[in-house]
Amino acid sequence: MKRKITLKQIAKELDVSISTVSKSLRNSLEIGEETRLKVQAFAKFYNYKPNNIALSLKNRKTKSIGIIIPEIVHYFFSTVINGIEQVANEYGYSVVICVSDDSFDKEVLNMEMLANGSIDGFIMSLSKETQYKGDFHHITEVINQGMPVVMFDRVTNDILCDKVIIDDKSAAYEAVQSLIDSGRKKIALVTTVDYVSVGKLRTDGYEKALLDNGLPFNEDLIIKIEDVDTCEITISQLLHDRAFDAVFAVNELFAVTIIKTANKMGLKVPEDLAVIAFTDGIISKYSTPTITTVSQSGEKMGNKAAKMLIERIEAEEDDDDEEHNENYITEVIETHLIKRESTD
Amino acid sequence: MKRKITLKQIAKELDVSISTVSKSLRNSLEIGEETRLKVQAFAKFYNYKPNNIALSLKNRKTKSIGIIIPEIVHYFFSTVINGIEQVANEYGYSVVICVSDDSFDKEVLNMEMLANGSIDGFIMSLSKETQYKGDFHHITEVINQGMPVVMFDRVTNDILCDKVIIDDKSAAYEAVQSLIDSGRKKIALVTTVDYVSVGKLRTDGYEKALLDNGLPFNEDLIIKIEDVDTCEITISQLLHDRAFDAVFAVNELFAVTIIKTANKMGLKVPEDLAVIAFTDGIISKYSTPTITTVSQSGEKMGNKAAKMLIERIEAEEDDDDEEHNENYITEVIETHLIKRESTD
DNA sequence: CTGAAAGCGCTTACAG
DNA sequence: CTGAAAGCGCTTACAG
Repeated sequence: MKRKITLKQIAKELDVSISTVSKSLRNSLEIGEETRLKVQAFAKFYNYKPNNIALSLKNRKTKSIGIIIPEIVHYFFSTVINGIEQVANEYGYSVVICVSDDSFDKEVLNMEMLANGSIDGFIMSLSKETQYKGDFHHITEVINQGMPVVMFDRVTNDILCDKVIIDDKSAAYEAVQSLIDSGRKKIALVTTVDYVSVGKLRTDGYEKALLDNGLPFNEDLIIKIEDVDTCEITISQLLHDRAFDAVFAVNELFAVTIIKTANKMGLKVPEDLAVIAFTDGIISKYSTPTITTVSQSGEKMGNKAAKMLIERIEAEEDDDDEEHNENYITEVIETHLIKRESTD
Repeated sequence: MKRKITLKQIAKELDVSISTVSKSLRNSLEIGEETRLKVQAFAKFYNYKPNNIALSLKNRKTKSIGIIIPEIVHYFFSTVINGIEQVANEYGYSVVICVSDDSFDKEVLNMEMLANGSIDGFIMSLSKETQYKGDFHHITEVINQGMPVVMFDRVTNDILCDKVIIDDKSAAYEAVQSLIDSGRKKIALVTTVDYVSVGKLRTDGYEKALLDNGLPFNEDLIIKIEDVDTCEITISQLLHDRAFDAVFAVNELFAVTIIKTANKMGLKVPEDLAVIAFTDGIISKYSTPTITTVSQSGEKMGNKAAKMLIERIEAEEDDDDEEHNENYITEVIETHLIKRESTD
């Protein structure tokens, strides 16, 4: 077992200075051709590769980006990571991932850990708890230190930075409108608790669509779910009362649970109950019936976020300590409705 | 925007030496109490945190571990990452993730990128192409440099290192046995191409179960799928001929596709066709009918792999340049059958 | 009790 | 054309 070779060792072997070796390997014309080629051959033979850590320290940049997400075992988020990886790789960056587990403390801890020089910038989506508390000091701090941050999906207006989102409100509007267009009158909304930013926005879109179409907005038809496992009872009760003939679910897990519950009760989807879910994931595609969804391309969001972040990082190299230019932008990714079997 | 404060700046402000600051912050008793407290207070006030990169360079260890996996948008793999994250965090390590996209070249590139000092060790699962080519030089190289590697799931006997696997063969055996026990006689195997190590092992288990039970082993009942999207035809043909009454599918995607195809043809699952899938994922749980699966706890695999790796890393600190102790171990994670609606 | 020096592995402005 | 020196931010053995 031989450790990786260093400049120092090469220099010693070849009886030249470290500077000469370094310059030769970077193909500096300062060095005579003979020496240059000799050094290069030697380095190649011993498979020399510069030490990233040393480079990072010297250059004060690490060529890696930190991702903080609530959960990794979640189709949407892993899709986003994929999108980030793609462009990161393209630009020669690697990707450090930390999971907040929807916990505020973990989010803070992870950010602090990475902010101490390990990465050049963050891409993040807020944990539920962080959104609930409304405490974003850890993010402000990082930004104040001059480290660029791009937020996606679960973002907040309280932080000024680049963002990548979808238009949750209008996407929800569109979904509900399509239910109305197909003749549904009593449309339920199955959603999460309010403090999750995207949940709130989707609720707004739902409400607006109803009102714009002259349909009553009935609080009783809004089901806020904290825990997926216990929602079956609520749902079956409402279904039993024939309280609604269509459902707009704010994620596909809710949607599939509703469909299964309905089936158990002998209701047919979409005949008796039409279902649309937010976020086109793996479940919707393989459920029976397959589920009509609002696509939300995590990959595209990831691509975009990574591009924005890397541009920021590399722009800062120039105007270094100058005034931070704060023309932050919020990129809105297109969504569209993917019609499947759960609607007619 | 003020950059993070450094020891140097603190030293200057307080008019002491850098050494004194460093020692004070590490609470060295070498330093007089008065100075120590003064420095600590100052550092706390300015929220000093040591620069990780500098520490890494100094200590020649980064406290981060590299993960190389074929795909991230894949329930099983994200589950493993989750498991790794958990124990990594516990031990103060962070996690750098690279996706090989099942490409040999990307796998090599990613490993080289991380091996140049960025991480202390690897946890990896081989890409399909790597398994196909049987070229593992990049892994040998990394190991020869003294960097510990733990492989999981898609492993190879050609590399000596720690491994975490499940007993694919006996798990497959058990699954097929349970189909036989419930009276099935013509059991098809739907699997991937042979060079994927786990696919091969599962096939072996399938064959053994048949033979042990005196059932004919019929090549025609083995369907090797390269591309999920085009397998429907093959499957429907075989179903049409009533060639089999049960299926053991080597992953849940195959299983759900088979069920959907059967349903379309008017066949009932499990009455006309019993289905068991390998790998308990999200689809099996939400498919209709729900699918009986062989559980394969990715989280546990991740936990174990991370523990093994970190132990290796921290053990090496002691016997540093000494002889590499090569008592590598292969950990076998328990699996069990989760009975659901697709079998009777 | 405090600090100067060497060093982790590299780069680059500056001398010679 | 080559090399010594300074520096990135830290730690620690060694002097004083």
